[in-house]
Amino acid sequence: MSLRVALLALLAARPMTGFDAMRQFDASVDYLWHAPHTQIYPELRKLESAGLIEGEEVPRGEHARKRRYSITETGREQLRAWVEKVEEPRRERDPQRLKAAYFEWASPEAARAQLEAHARFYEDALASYEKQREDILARRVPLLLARLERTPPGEQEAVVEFKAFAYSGLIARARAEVEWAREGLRLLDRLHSGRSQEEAAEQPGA
Amino acid sequence: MSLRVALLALLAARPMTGFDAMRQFDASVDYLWHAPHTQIYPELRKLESAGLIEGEEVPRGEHARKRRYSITETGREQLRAWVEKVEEPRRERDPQRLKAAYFEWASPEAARAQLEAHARFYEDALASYEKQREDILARRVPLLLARLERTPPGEQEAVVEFKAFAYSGLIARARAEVEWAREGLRLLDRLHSGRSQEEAAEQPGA
DNA sequence: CGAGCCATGTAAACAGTTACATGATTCT
DNA sequence: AGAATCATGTAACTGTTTACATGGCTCG
Repeated sequence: MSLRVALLALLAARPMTGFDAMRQFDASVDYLWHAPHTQIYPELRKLESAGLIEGEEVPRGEHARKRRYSITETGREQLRAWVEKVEEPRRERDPQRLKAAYFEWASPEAARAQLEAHARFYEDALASYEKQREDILARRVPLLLARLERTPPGEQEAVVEFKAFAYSGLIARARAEVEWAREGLRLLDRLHSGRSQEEAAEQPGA
Repeated sequence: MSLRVALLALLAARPMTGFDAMRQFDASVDYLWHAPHTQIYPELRKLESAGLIEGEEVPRGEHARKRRYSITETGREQLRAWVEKVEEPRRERDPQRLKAAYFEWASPEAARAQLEAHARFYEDALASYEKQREDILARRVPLLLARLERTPPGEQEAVVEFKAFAYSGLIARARAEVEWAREGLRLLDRLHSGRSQEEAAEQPGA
């Protein structure tokens, strides 16, 4: 369901091909949603046959074509309807926390490596999010500019602020993740040094 | 893949039926993973035919039976292998942030209601997580006690600490979510009062 | 002319949700 | 006797991942 609206939202900013949408999802830019091309192309065809978007063949070089899609008025209505509808957040599955809860089955090295990977991943993500948020606020993001061109001046600030707000959420989350991983590394140090002390106590003088 | 290990991890604490596993997932207790019974029962049968768990028919009243599963040594090895293997965190899909990024398509009331639902949800979750974490540290959780009975004394502290650590992560996340929703509500106030001021400026004296 | 990018596809498998269904047991 | 709980299932559908595949365009 959300892939549908993620695509509609992209196309509300500007017309684009499936490939463009894929890059928006893939590239450093769009952390709100992502999908592989094998999911995007069929979904765009479905959206077109449902009348939410319109496709147009565009020539590319001599022999090739590509299909550029634009959102229709029906599509915009659907997008509005989706945003307007309040959805209860749902319990999520959390593989990271699940694994951490069972670290006693792992070697200390594996647990450490896992937490280091966790910290690294979210440190990188954090840097991207912060950069993206600044670029949004400075109106330096091409897709955002395209969107603003289709927005009455009085509403432009809100458009920018909402996007920045979404990234604030990602940033807060990433910070919490990094903190959590570091807390875990300290815990491993503590448990490990505790073990060493016990072993030392059993063999005093060794 | 993770449902598999979530079930193995539960059965490593104590033997149980599919129904018991369902309650662990459903009840206020287990926020690390969840699944409906329609997913649990077939998965248990698969795990059994793969030799990772063993089922045993247990009578229930006069005419009924239930099937209680226990983890096998092979199952424990698989569990160890899963925990031991370092997995890169993956980009997640984030429907809440996605919607927030497009709040300009919503009425202020809908945006507000969405954020209030968000705050409420994570406030409740936060309270559950904090309670659960305390119960874990106080060794007041039945499933944890069952697990500790099967654990050598020297490793019991680590078992408890890792579980509490997992809940720390959930707590940090929930706090960040509540903060984010409140930041959003302040933003709506700000944008809305800004709009009202503009309107007032256009019709001075009205 | 070859490498890297642009552009789009099929198909199988896996994971998760939702609707429908059944029947015994226990408690009031 | 009826309600709540225990216990387990099938089936259709939706969403996501992964593997396999093809071919033109652009630049050096």
